[in-house]
Amino acid sequence: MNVEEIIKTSKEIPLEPRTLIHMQLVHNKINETMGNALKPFEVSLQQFNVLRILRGQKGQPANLSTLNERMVTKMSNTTRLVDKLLIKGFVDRAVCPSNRRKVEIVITESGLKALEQMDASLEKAHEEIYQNFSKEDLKKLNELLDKF
Amino acid sequence: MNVEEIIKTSKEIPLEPRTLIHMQLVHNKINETMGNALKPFEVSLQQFNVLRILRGQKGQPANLSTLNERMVTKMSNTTRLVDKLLIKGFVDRAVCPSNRRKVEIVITESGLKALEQMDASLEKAHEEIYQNFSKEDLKKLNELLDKF
DNA sequence: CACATACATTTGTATATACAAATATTGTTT
DNA sequence: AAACAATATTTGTATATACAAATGTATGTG
Repeated sequence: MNVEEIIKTSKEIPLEPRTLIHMQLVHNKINETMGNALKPFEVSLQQFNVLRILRGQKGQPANLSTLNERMVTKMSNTTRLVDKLLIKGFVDRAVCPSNRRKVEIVITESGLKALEQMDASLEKAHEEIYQNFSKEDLKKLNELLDKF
Repeated sequence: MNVEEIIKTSKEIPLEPRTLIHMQLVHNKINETMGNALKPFEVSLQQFNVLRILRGQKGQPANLSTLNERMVTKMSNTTRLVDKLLIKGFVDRAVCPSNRRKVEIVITESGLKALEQMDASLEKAHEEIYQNFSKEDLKKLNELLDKF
């Protein structure tokens, strides 16, 4: 990826702003690749993330605040996000009997099956995204990202 | 930044998906910091980006497709983005006399002045964002990002 | 037990963005 | 010149997201 080429500029950009632009460009690219991988299933990255969290619960229901807490990108509106998964039949929602303020959200069988297919599709996306990376590169990148 | 802590998970995540999550988390953080730096001026990051491009034109007008080409995050709707800068008085817009399909957009004096202040604010944001980074770290990070 | 407070979610509303279709202008072909 | 295609922008519309207010439920205090 060549930053200057992508944003069609000839002049040299100082390292600090250049890194931010670079991060943004990479983010755009990753988002597009992942979005495309999920397109066949008609779920957004956020929805996919919620499904993954629910699978991690191993049958235990999660409520909205737990979901929000564990989401990679925190949302102000997890209710409507779950609504969409409900419509697709990927999750079930019920009022928590012990505390009726809460809702219990679980992933359905259909959701688990769809998620498996998504995983396969995402695996391919990974290959595409990381084609130029060695294991060492990835480790080093993670170390550097930790500094943020 | 500790990925596992932020998304409140105890289990180990494989390096490939972990890096993507890491990138997303860093992106969120950068966005928030930059957004806050720009908040006093009531411009979005995208709008700021357009102002910067226009300043780079050194008085020469830019049309919408040029702007879109040079934007870090390509938008489907640059018209409405420019609308908002117009309302704030940061840019002027006129029909191109030589080709009336095009519009000529230039940054105003007021826009340039505001942009200077934004630069100062962004400079502080950089300090905040990069506090744990050495020059070497930044160079290495840019090298790794190039692999995407 | 009435009251205030805290909690968890939902709803309303404004703004942002994506995508496609519409409009206007220019260039090209016959 | 009329017809058609290409270009540049604008508009309509659907969807996404952010933020604040509203709703319903639970808990603690006098």
